[in-house]
Amino acid sequence: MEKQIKEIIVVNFKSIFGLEIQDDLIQFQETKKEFQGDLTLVLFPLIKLLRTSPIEVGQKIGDFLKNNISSIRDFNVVSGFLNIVLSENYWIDSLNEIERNVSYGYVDQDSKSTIMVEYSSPNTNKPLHLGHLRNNFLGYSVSEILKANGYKVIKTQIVNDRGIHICKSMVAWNNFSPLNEKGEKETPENTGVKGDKLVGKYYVEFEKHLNVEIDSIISSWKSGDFQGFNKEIITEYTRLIKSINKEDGKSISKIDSKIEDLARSNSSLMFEAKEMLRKWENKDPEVYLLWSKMNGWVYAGFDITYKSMGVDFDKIYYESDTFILGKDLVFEGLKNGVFYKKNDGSVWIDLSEYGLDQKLVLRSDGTAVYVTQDVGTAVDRYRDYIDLDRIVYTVGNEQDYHFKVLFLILEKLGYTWAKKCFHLSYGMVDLPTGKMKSREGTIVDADELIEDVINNAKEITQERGHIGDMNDDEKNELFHLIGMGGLKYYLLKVDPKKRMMFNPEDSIELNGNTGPFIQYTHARIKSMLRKVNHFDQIKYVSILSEEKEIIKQLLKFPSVIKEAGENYSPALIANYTYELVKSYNSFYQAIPILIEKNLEIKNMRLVLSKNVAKVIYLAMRLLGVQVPERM
RNA sequence: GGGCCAGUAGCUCAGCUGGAUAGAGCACCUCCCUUCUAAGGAGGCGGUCAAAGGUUCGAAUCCUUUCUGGCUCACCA
Repeated sequence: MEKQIKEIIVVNFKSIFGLEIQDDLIQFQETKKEFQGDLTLVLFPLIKLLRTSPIEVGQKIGDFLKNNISSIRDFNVVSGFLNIVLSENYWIDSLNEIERNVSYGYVDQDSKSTIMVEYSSPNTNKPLHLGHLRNNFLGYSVSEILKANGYKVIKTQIVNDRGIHICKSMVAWNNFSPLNEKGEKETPENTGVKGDKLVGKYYVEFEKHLNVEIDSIISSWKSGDFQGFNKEIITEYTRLIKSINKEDGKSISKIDSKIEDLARSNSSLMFEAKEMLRKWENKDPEVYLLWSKMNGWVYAGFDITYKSMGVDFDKIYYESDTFILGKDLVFEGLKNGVFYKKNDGSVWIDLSEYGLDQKLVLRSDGTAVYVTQDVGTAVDRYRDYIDLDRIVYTVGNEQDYHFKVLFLILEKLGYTWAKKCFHLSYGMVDLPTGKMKSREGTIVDADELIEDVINNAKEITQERGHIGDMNDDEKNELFHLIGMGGLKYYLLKVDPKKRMMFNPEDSIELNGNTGPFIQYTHARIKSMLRKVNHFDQIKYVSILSEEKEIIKQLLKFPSVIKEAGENYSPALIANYTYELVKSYNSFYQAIPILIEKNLEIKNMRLVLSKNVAKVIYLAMRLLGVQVPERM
C-alpha cells in the first residue's frame, strides 16, 4: 500500500503542486493510536519544499489520494501529519490473500545467490557451554532467515580439531587416567561419561597438574635451585627478579605473571604437549591414532548436544584438513609481495595503511597460526562451491579484529569475494554474577542447561493439566519443545550485536515476552480450530479495530523477514512475533469467535485466527522454535 | 596508550535510514475464568534516554567532547 501511494504521489506531484519531487521525501510511519487512521504520511519534508502550510499540502494530497485510490476511504491532517484511513474491504482483501499463501512471507527458495553460514565451530577439548548456545541458535536462525529470503544456504562449521589444546587433553589422558580392573584407561564406553565431557575433564586435569608443576618450579627457582634449566632461562629469571626491586607494587603482579609464563613454557608437561603437537604434524602413527580416537569421542558427544539443540550442518570443515592450504597460499603471497619475511624466517603482512598493525601469518618455525588456517579454509570453500557468493561467519565480537585482518588478507591476495564476506559478530553472554570464567567454575554447561529448562517445562506443563491423555513419548516431545523453545527465544530475542545478560530464572520464565507465551497462543488457536470443520472465503463484513490491528501486523511479516535477512537479526523476528501475539491475545480475550452467531463474521474471525497461527509457526520456524498443537 | 562496541523505567530489553505525549516484559498494586486453553486479558505505579555542547522546523536516534563499562591490539585459538 505504501509503495502504491508513494508512486502515485511522485508521478502526479507536478500536476498538483507544479514541481518535481524526489521519492525519498515521501515518508511514511505508522499512525499513532491516539489518531484516526491506518497509515501516516509525514508532511514536513514537503512543507519545506513547497513553503506552504501543512494543512494545505495535506488537504491537497489527501483529496487526490482519496479520489484516485479506491481503498482509501478518508483522511485527516493533524499538525504536519496526513493520516490516511483505509476502507474495510482493503483489510478483508488482504486477509484473503494471506490465507491463500501457505508459506506467506517467504520468498521462493533458491531464487537468489548462495551463502555459506558458518556457526558453532567448537574446539574439541571441551564441552559446549552457554556461549556456544547463543552462537548455534543464532547461526541456525540466520541460515533459516536467509533461506526465507530466497538465498540458497549452506550451513557449515569449522572444527578446531588440531593444536596445542587437544594435545593437552591427550597428554593428560596418557599420563593420568586411572586403569580399571581390565587394565584399560578411561573411555566413554567403560565410564559411561559423554565423550566431550571426558576429554574436557582431561583438559582440566592437564591444567591442574601443570599448575602444580609451575608452583614447584617457581619455588625451587626462588630457593636458587636451577637444576635442569639452561642459561637463558636463568638469565631471564634473574632479570625479572631484579626488575621487581626497581618497580612499584602495582607492577609486581605483572612480573609475577611473566615469571609464571616462563615456568609454564619450561615445564615438562608443556614440553610433552608441544612434543605431541610436533609429532602430530609429522603424522606420528601412535599420536595420530590417539588424536583421532579422542576427537571421535568428542564428536559423538557433540552430536548428542546438537541433536537436542535442533541444529544441523550441510558440510563440516576440519582445520586439520585446511591449514596446509593456508600455508601454501602464504608462500604464494610471499612471491607476489603481499607478505614479507623477517630475518628469523617468520612471515608478516603490513596492514598499517588500513589503520591496523603488522600481522604474523607464519611462525618462524614455519607453522601456521590461526589466521593462516582461516585463509586456507575460506579459499577451500570457494573451490568446493563454485557458485558461492559470500560467507557469513558467526563468531563472537572478541574476534572483530581477527576478521578485519582475515578479510583484508583475502582481498590483498586478490580474491574479489572477500569484500562480500561478513562477520556476524555477536556479544558475549554474561551471568548475573558477571562473566563466565572457567577458572572460577562459572561456566554454564550446555547439556545441563538444556536438561534444566526441559525439566522446568515438564513441571509447569503437568501442573497446567491440558495433556492428561497424551502418551509418554508425546509428553516428552512436548516438554523438550517447550523447554528449548523458551531457551532459544530467550537467547534470540536480544539484538545479536549486543552483549546480553543470561538470568537463569528469567530464562525458564513462561509469562510475558517468552517462547512459551508464543507457543501457548499457537496451541490455544489450534485447539479452537480443531472444533471447526471448514473455512470459507471471507465476505465483506465490517471489522473491529482489534481485528484490523491483527491484519496490519500480519501484513508486516514479509518486510520483517526481509529486514531480518538484511540485518542478520533473528531478534527482529522474535519481537515482531511477540507484538503479533499480543494483539491476538487482546482480541481473543475480548471478542467471541466460536460462539459468534453471525456466520460470516465467525468465519472471518476463524480465518484470521488460523492465519495468526500460521504466521506464528512460520516465524518461529525461522528461530528454530517449534510450536505445539496443544500444551 | 591505540582501535572497536555499548550506556534508554528498580531489573531485562524494543525503539527502522532523525518525526506527534519514549514503549514492552519482569517486579509491585487493582480488577477479569456459568466464552472458545487464565502459560491469558484490562488498568495503575515507574524516565533529566550517562553528561555537556552542536547540526535544524524537529534529536533517544546524526556530529564533537567528557564520564562509565566491555572487547581487542600474542610466533594462543
